[in-house]
Amino acid sequence: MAGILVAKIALNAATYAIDKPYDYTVPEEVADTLRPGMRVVVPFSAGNRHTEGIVLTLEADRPPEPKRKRILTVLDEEPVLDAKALRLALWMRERWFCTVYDAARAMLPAGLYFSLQDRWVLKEGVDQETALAATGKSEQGRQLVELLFAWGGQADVRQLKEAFGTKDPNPALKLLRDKGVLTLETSASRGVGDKVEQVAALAIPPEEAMAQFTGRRRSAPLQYAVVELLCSLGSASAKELCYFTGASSATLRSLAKRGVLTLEQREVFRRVALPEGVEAAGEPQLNEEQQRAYEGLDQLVRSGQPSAALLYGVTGSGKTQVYLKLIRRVLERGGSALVLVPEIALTPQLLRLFSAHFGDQIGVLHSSLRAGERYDEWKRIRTGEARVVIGTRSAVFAPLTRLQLIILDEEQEPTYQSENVPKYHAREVAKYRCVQEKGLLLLSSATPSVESMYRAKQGLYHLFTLRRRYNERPLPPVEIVDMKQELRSGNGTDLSGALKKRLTEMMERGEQSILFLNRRGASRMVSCGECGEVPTCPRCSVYLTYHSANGRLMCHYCGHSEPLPDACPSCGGALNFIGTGTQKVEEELKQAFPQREVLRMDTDTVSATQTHEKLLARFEREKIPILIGTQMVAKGLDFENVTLVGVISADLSLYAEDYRAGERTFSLLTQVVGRAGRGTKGGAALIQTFTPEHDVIRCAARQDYDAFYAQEIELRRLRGCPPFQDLFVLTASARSEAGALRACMRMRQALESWLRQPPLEQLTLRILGPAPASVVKVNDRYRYRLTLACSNTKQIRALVAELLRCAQADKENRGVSVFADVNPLD
DNA sequence: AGCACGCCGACT
DNA sequence: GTCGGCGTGCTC
Repeated sequence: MAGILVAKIALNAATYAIDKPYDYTVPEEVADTLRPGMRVVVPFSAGNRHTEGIVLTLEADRPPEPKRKRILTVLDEEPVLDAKALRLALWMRERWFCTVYDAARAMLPAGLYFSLQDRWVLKEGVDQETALAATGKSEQGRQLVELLFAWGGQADVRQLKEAFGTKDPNPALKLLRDKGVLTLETSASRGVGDKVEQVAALAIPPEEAMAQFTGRRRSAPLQYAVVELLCSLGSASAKELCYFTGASSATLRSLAKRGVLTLEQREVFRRVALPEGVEAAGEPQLNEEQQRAYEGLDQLVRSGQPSAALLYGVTGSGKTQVYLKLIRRVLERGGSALVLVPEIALTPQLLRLFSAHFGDQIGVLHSSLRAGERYDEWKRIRTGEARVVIGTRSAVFAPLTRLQLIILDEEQEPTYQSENVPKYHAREVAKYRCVQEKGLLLLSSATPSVESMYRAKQGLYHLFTLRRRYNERPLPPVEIVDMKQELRSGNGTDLSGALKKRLTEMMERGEQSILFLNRRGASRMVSCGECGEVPTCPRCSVYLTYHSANGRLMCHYCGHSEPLPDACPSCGGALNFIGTGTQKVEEELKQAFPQREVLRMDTDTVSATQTHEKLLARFEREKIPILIGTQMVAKGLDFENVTLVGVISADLSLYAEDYRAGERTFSLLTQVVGRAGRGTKGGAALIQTFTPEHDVIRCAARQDYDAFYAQEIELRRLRGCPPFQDLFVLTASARSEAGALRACMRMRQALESWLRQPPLEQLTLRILGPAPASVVKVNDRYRYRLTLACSNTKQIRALVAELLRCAQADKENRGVSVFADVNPLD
């Protein structure tokens, strides 16, 4: 007899402060089938609310503990995470201050997710009178019974809470459960992934709908706006409808209730269709330099020892050829390989190339796959059918077996760092996996992150360099234009005289140009010409930005939107746009070159209908003279006819309060300048800046990474930034500003007192703050933070973890939540 | 976080 | 007496 088993389980309901493996009794019926890595439903906390968990280990119940709670349901037929993956989840908790369950969730495809729904159900054969009798005199009990009978004998927990408003339905529910009138049931339905969209379609003929609503234009303006828009479109995504009309989902629901429209879930994204009929490619041909790199790297893979290398290759040096050959060898030896890219949408050529070399053996994983397809790809990978995985950040968790090689292409890209909990960095996860699997981690870039280059120079990573451009084409001449000078000579626009002159020449020759605006989001603010007031978000401490697509002012933090007012709300003055956006530059270009067409590519013009691929195809086909865009135009574009590349404002990203600002700017400018003159016609680049003497800009203009690195690494050393020290940012958020600030101050005090005595008095640690977060208020919560700069060791991580637990337990911190980030992006 | 328990004042 | 407010402490 095996005896009773006890499972140690990581729970979804546990917050960071109380996260640990919880023990549950394994029911005998499932003792044979349950294994670590399976998900289960268990009762948790005093209310025994049902929560999901993942089994970490199973062991004999010694000594027996009869009153322990039992597992309610087993959700999986086989483990979704293997032993290595579970260890990775535990490591992630330690490294990024998340719960084990948070980590596990990040590792699994969203399509695999269950959404648990708790429902209270009347027991069979109970009639209303007996139920009422069981409630005694309780008013809530009566209300509850009436509701349940009205709703057909069952109600889900959220429905009940809503119906009860401020009152608590729980006591009455517990009473009725104990009297045997009700039971709590949990249904686990496959969660629809977040890439599902609600689509609204008109349910009645447009004429009829308009007839119904014309009279209601005044009384129900939002409903009217929705109906009007739907009449012209027929159907549209709910999100878009709300975006364009300012309606909320409640408006749509009430229209659905009236029978005017139907709402249904539809998956919006398609799988990246692998190019069909691609000819199978043969062994890649390498030049001498590539061959040397390949041989060195292949030897590292074959060593069967964990290793890491940096492949530093200038743009156009053919890093991809090296990847392909390495992966071929890995496959021949029966291993598997993982290739991470910053953004899948920007790499169609790479996908084509990989499918030419590896055909059906490739698997693609990224966030815009449909939930089902993502799940299918995940299964194909797990079964070993797909042995080469190409994907974005989260693909770093791909369940490959016999993993011998992980490649991070453009390893310096910030997209490798997750913005949501857990805020892991794919590079670090990849490093961990390579150690686990005894494989090679290959970081690759034309402009490596300062951290990675430093480690390479320290000898922690093997360094391979590709300096030759494959066609040996010289770098384009780069001109730096001083915009201060322009301003002094009376030109207040974003287009310098030099740029206009170049554009004119270029167009006369029938060639094309790409203009790059170094600014995230390309947003515009509005200010009053009279009183200078700028509209702000009512819930967050940020200015609202104007979106031309829907004519509304929107908050980028909480999504609040309002129509653009006709005049300044406080003084009635005229409103003007401020700041530089792609739209403004587009208008200026149209003014300067009235007969020429300008194509704009930014988040506004790239939408569901206009993918950036389509836009780019149009740019190439129709030879539109000027393409203006943000980040998107910086990557991997290769057009024969583009002979001029211009950077409108090189310095905008330099002023970010982030130690990575220099690196980001350098990398972006280098990529953009590298775009010029890819074809046989040669070309030129032009950089407009207000700080022409800035070293980062001068280095980028010369494409001189080595000089940039030498400069930047000293700066980092001086400032105590990565790679020398990591920044642990503790953020306190609360409804009251004083509360958030106080929590930070108390953390600082606690920390200082710990640092005065053993064993921590030797620790070198700088404490910065408390300081307000870059956006102090988000969604009506104030955020303050404390930054610790220190080398990233187990000891300091344990200290941060302890600090978080203390802050959460601190009675003074009522209503305050505290979390920690490592080297956060903002 | 979320939930129950327990203590206190207000109202039938 | 009961209902509902909020402070306190725990979650296998």
